[in-house]
Amino acid sequence: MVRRGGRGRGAEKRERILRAAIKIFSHKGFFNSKISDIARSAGVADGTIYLYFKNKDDLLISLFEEKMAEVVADVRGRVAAGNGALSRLKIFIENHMSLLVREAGLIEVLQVELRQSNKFMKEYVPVKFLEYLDVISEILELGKREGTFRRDLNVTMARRAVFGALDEIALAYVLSRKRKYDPADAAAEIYRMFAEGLCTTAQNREGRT
Amino acid sequence: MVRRGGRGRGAEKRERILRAAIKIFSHKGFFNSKISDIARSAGVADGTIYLYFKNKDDLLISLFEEKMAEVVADVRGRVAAGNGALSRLKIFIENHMSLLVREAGLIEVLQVELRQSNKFMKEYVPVKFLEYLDVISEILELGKREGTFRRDLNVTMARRAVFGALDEIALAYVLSRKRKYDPADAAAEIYRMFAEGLCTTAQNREGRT
DNA sequence: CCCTCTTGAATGAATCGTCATTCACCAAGA
DNA sequence: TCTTGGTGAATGACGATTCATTCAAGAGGG
Repeated sequence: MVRRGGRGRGAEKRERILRAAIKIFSHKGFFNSKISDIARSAGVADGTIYLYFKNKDDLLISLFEEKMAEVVADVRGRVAAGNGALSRLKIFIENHMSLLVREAGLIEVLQVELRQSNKFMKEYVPVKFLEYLDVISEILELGKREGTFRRDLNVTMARRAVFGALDEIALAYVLSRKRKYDPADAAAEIYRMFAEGLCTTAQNREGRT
Repeated sequence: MVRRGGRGRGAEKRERILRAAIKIFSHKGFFNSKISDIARSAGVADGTIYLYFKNKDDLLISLFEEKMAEVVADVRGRVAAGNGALSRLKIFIENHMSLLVREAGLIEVLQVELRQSNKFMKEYVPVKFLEYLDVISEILELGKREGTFRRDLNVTMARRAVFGALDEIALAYVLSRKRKYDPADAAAEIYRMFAEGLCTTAQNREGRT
């Protein structure tokens, strides 16, 4: 007997479906994707998907939560290796941009569908996504304690700003077929922008308005 | 005779439809919105919408382009009043956040639907949105010429970062029913983040890795 | 060791709603 | 009367979800 929840063959099939969903959703978008597309790509029957997921929405949300959980666990490990807030921030940014290559499909789905789901599925709280933001918060808090970051830095705001900048640049990368720049270079640029700001050294002390 | 293109009564009806579309799309999202919802809200028949727009996609895209054109023209005027890049950047940021109040519906539609359309309607190039980004570019270029901003600042990257930060913070504002913060305060915070960076003064000269 | 029998996963064709879009028809102004 | 914008019911497609049926594999009795 095959159990669907555990580690058995059922789990492997579930995983196949999730991977297929990422592929199809990232190519055509959630609303333009047919369950039958996903089923075909996963090599299962349409009905089989409903043995593992309640419905199409549930498939999308499971995908978000389960894949983001992996990403969060992974980045937490990497970030912990950095010493000091600046080093950790750098690692976080580099990791996010490298996800563009390692997990292109997942990132694409998140970029376009997460906002939709977040806004229109009233019951859905993107737990794992918020945890991802928490990783940024922790870095910023550390920096404040260390004295690296301004004491009056608004962390709730700043973490959104950091994520937003990363996300928008990642989006531009994904959308431009020509791949104008290298994600690693982009990461370095973004890091500098936040660490140093936009201004020259001279301006930094007088630029306040 | 009523001409649909020009300034006549036709234009007024078209405008009503666009406004209704913003309202409905922002509430329920593009794919969950029915043409009949929009028609009812605009006080016209379903078929009338097809006299003014080719189809549902065209309605969304017209909405993007026409409303963004207004926003771009408006912000260009405001920004021009600032003297110096920092002042202009501040104005741009403040204006964007104030749109959250003035044009809430439009901003919400842009936030969730623009990415979709941009990615999945292959023919669609978001001309007016790119112009909005250009306004940021111009400010950044000015700053470089002035010597306010770093000469090695990558403008293509930085403009995305600025927009991304604004957009993400605006999104958080829209999604949080409780309205935790004031858009004007948020604007000030974002401005500082870009002008000064995250670091304290002391760290600013050694924070490079 | 072989032959039922039972169980439940997997299948995929049929169902049932849901809209976007169309178009035959109406009314009001010229 | 003729023109044209406007109407909204009817159409046609599409696609998520269901469910009657199939099938494989273990259980157990002889």
